[in-house]
Amino acid sequence: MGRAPCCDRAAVKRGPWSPEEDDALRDYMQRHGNTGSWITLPSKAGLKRCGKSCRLRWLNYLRPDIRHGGFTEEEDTIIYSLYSQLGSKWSLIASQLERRTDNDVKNHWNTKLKKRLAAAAAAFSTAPCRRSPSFMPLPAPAPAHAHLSPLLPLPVPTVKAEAYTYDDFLAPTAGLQDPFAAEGSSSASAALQDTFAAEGSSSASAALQDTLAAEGSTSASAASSGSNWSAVDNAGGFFVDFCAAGPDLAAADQFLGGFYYPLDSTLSLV
DNA sequence: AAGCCAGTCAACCGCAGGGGT
DNA sequence: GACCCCTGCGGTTGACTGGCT
Repeated sequence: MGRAPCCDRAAVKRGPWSPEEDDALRDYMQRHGNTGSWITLPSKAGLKRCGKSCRLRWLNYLRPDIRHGGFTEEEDTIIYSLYSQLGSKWSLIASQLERRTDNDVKNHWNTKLKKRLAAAAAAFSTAPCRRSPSFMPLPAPAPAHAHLSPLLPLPVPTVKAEAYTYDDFLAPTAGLQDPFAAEGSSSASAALQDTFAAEGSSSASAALQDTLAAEGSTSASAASSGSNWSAVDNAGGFFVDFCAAGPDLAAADQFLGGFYYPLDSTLSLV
């Protein structure tokens, strides 16, 4: 036995809203607001609609303070970032975007961003990592280093206080060893060392420090020990194209695609 | 011109959870 | 604490549209 429907389906109209219905709902909301309940609103507004339908129509479409479509690159970046942390918490994600509805964000993700991410992931999994582009399309300027993008001053809230683990991120580790070997490096760590050495940095941590210094940042004591990412602290976050597992980058045989990680105090890859 | 197909997005459905009694 | 009502949320559906054959 399921839950009883919230309204008599035979007595209410369903499907697309007519301009007349929109006018009636808009007029009612502008004159009275929704001071009562959504359930009783339809009869008061003279609508043969379910209360839930009225609520949805108002919140997602008729409300004057919302925008439709035309998502900017910056909004896309924020959505990617928040989705990587929160999953499909669309209302939470939408709340971080000015004048966007959860339904709009969800549709945008399902119709555009998800496909773009899948395409990027496919390209990423087949190309040698040192040549792969950022895992996500970004409006960021060209990074000082090939593997470490500059800080992005995005208004991304921190939602997780404890240490991060590999499981918190998409970790396309499978099949990555072969590309390294194909390029003449014995492992991911070797490839890292090769690449950083070629760029004049002794290690990934040094490269990160170089990048942060170039950005004029003083907050990043990032991996200052030269051995671990867990010491990273800054405000805002940054891209990590290479992440080491374990106490030393030399032992890094794991790899993560470039994601924007908003950091509160620590990023600990365990 | 007609049919097919993929993409988009408004709308629906059912569940979870909060608040009141 | 138990129950009921209502709201909010996320997954899904289906109508519509434009491009392609």
